[in-house]
Amino acid sequence: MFMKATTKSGETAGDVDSSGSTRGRILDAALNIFSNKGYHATKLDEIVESARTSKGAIYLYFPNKEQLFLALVDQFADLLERRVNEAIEHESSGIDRVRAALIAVVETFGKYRLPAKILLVQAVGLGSLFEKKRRETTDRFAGLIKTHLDESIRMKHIAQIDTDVVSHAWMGAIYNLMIQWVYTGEPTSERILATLVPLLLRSVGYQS
Amino acid sequence: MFMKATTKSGETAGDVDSSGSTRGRILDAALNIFSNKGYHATKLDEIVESARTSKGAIYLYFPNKEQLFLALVDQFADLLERRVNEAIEHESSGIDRVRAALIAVVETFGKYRLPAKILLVQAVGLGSLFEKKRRETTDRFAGLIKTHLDESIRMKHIAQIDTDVVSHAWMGAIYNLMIQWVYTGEPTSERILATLVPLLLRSVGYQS
DNA sequence: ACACTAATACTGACCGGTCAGTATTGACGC
DNA sequence: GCGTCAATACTGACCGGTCAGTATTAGTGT
Repeated sequence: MFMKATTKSGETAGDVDSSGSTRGRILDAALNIFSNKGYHATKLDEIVESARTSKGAIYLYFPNKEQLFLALVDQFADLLERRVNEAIEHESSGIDRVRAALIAVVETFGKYRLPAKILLVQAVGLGSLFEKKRRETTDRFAGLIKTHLDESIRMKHIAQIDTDVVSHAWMGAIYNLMIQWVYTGEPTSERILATLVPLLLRSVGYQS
Repeated sequence: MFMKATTKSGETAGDVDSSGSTRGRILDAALNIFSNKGYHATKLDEIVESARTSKGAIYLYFPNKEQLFLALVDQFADLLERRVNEAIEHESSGIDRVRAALIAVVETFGKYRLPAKILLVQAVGLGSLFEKKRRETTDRFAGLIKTHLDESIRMKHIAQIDTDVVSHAWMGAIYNLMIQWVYTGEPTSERILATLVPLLLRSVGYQS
């Protein structure tokens, strides 16, 4: 999962695997177990076992369980944002950017099932500290969508509309389908893309 | 919160308050605290204190903490389903039923903030047992929407479309806006209704 | 290339607080 | 004087976090 790491520093780099290093093995194991069992049901000893390391080593690299978990959330949120921005750069006009962003999000979720599950499912319903982080992340993307929707309106690609509501509605639609897919493998990523993107664009009155 | 209870039996009745009875006070306190702090952060002793009762009393009415929590989830899911069905009964044709269902869902969430938060937020990311229940509930409503969408297609109110994807996308859109609203109070219920309902209908190619 | 030292990486037994769940006792009606 | 409901006191498993110690690697002088 993820690609090859080059930097050492990157707490929140996004693309770490480094299964070689202890730190990498810990993150890897944590990703697997947290994403399956959730935060509370995951015992540090399980991560220790799966990462073939020791409890002490975990506390060498992370201040506590909470921060280990949040490192995974940040890592993926950063990756996701990077992908979306890359996709957007290649498009110039308003509505094309919106479409490119949508596709990038769906594809990135699709490519990284486990971190997606952590962000979308396991980070929900934990305490207020986690909730803050989750909302931060969600708002980051909702804001991103809103920006490009607003631009599309200015460019008269689509009609005037309450973009606060629309952006959160879109986020929810995407999230929920990805959650569904993370659990059941259905509908497939392609089927989602084929239906969802036109659906969302149509919802703001844009016809392909 | 909720209305007056009449039946005694109803584990999953939906509309219990019964602040008078011990059992009612327990449910009431549990609703408040679970919805604010989440499942794990809520201590039974807090519920005891808030309900002005005793630990023994809780275990008299509920087998364990888990079931107490699930009782709240079921209670609200049942209420929600009842509201939607009532709303649908009064409409005859396909797309009108879809619209009525949407409105009913948003209004019910809007009316019952705390149970909504339990269902939408606090029941997520807990163990597999909770997850099963949550998916059950979600699928129940997605299925309901799908049914009426399919009917609308048969009646040629809207064009052919992948209703599996659409129904889950709609669920997600509604959920996410309600979550947003539950936390921040914004956007208001009316603003959501005014934008969301046309948005969703437009997404399947239906023009008011 | 080898000995010695120092820093760094890692280990895992253990501690201590927490909290779901239970046992016991009490109150009140009938 | 028994059944039902409730209050209080208590138990003990569980698990996040600690830390004294060990292994490993890097650095330096000869």
